[in-house]
Amino acid sequence: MKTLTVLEQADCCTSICSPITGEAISASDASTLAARFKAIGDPTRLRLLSIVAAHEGGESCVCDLTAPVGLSQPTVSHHLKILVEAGLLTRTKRGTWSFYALLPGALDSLASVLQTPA
Amino acid sequence: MKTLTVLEQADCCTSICSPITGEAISASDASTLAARFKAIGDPTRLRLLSIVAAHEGGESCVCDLTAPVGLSQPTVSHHLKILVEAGLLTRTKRGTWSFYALLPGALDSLASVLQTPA
DNA sequence: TCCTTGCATTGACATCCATCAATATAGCGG
DNA sequence: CCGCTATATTGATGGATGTCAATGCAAGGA
Repeated sequence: MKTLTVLEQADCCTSICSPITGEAISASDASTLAARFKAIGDPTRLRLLSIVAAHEGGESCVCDLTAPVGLSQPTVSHHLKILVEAGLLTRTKRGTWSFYALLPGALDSLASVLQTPA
Repeated sequence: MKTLTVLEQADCCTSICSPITGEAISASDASTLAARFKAIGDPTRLRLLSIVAAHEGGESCVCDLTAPVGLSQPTVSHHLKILVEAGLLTRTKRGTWSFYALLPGALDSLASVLQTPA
């Protein structure tokens, strides 16, 4: 039996979309959702996400991100990896550079979970 | 100089509302937001939030919450305290019971931060 | 006044996490 | 082939976190 990763769940559109306030969610849904909220539950990762999204062309390489957040390159790479594994960022290698960009719809999917039905 | 708590920021409507994808957010805004996402970045707390919201009357006491999440009463009280301090739940004491309810608008405020402008 | 009930707090413990220095890897230019 | 650059990985470490047992505390009933 194959175990789906968070990323695969994200782009096969089987992610949870209905608001958590409508009906009590299951334990497994809670784990899936909590993992994503945990990824953005860190100031550095939230800033990285914001900087990448606001950057020209919607993508940034690691060397553009270390200075704004004021952390070492390994630490920034570590946070970016977490965001990719959470299904929020994509990584594209071009030459020696790694470009990170928002995974379209990922944040909106999380937003819809938090919105109250009415 | 008075330091605002997360709860006060929440109901005085000075909380961050503009999407993080529009412009790169500041370090302090990132800390404020990350603290709230961190609060819902735990499966148990996400379930508690959902159960409280879905419960009849929109509120629940601790004794109604321990069984559904399958954890000890001190642990549940601990998580509820974190959710209150994050400005997501309110606590009302009536007799020996403590009733927890969603703080209106709190989750929607977080949702608006994640939504892409267009 | 005593006992019971519901909840909060404390203390302890195992685990997880953010961070950095050091090192490894991979691509490119000379 | 040799360095240089950009990034990823490893190992270590201090601090944060989730959990429970034990205890404290307040309200209500006998």
